[in-house]
Amino acid sequence: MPTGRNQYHHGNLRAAILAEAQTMLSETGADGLSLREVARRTGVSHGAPRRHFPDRQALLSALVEQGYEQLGARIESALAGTGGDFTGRLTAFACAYVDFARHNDELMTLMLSSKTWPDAGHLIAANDRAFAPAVELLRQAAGSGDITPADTDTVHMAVLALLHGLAFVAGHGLAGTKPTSDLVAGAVGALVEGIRPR
Amino acid sequence: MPTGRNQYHHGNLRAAILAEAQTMLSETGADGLSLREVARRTGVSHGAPRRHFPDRQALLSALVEQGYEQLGARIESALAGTGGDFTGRLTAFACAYVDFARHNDELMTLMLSSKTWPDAGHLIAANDRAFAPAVELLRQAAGSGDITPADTDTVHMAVLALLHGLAFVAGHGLAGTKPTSDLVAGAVGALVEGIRPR
DNA sequence: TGCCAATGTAGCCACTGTCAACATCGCTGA
DNA sequence: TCAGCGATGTTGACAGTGGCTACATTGGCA
Repeated sequence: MPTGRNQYHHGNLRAAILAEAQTMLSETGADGLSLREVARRTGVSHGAPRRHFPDRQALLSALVEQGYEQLGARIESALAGTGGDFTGRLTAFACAYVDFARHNDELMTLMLSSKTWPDAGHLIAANDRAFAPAVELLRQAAGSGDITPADTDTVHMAVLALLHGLAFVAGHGLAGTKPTSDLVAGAVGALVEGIRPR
Repeated sequence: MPTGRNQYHHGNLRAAILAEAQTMLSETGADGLSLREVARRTGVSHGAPRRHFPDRQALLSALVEQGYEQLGARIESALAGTGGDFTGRLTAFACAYVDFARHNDELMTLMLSSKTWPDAGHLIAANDRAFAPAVELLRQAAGSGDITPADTDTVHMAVLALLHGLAFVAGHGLAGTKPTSDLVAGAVGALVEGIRPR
């Protein structure tokens, strides 16, 4: 167990690199994320990260996976703390998602762009895990008649597309200073009730 | 006017570089887009692009601006060729947008990520120009009672968020092989009519 | 026609990702 | 207890890249 500094073996270099990389990501974006700079900031030689991340892509993938875990935890706890009707639960989920995007815009951008990477399978699975509670929420709503069950796939697609769009808008500061809850409540309301006057 | 090859002055190097860069972008994505490789493919020395694009960022910005012009043209012609009711026009616009994203995924990704760039002002203006016809469509609909005028900003946000989300999903191949028109019609229908049974 | 600004070339530097050879450490089994 | 071995970190090298400066070539204009 390492207690002092300046020792040959770091102790938990993988975690340290990942943490430093996430900080750098939020500061400079993925483009400015250099393996050598991460190593320097971690106080380790430029070749050290290679033992834990064979190449730059592996580090980015690890960041994305970590991001999905963090997002999944937020979604789960948001839904766990909310009982009640479908709209309320959908709004709670949406708030968690949009809020995460708003506070982790560069990480979110990386997570989204990862869907076309070579090892995407692994990461898409992480995505699915994170969104599982939300998918379950929609499934239940379709079963209980809270949403029109006509074409469940279409409704799922519309809900997720709307939330992704909101998260994007919010993450890029295009929603002004409007609180997340207002932003989400308005958009979710529009989708649930429709934008055509009843 | 250049007629032969191997001449010192290219004639229209800026346009040639831009075209080659857009091709490379669609092949390898923005990360793999190297100034020197673009120069090689264009048959010119590695320093030549500098006269037209001071740095790599300038080339990417030019690509994004070109992209917004292409997208704007598609949207405009889609709306020009469609008369009739609001839902039909909204669907036509959405189809043009989603279809563009589907066929230019890497370019679209670049266009979206550009909103946080240093010279974003310029590019956001290009974005606004491209989407002006759609914004006008929504404004008219609010005026004529086709959509609930309660909170126009909220409705605009919801519509654009939904479409952006759809475009993203479609651009990343997450919508399977479903035709764009079906995808869009379903989602637009869900938003216009609401997902709660009436 | 001679000159000049625009355009393209060539070479340099710092930085990066990747690799291979080597150093150091901690753990394990005899 | 301790030799040795696998895991972990270091060092040096290489090619590719973006950006810069000095120089070459060209076409158009006074």
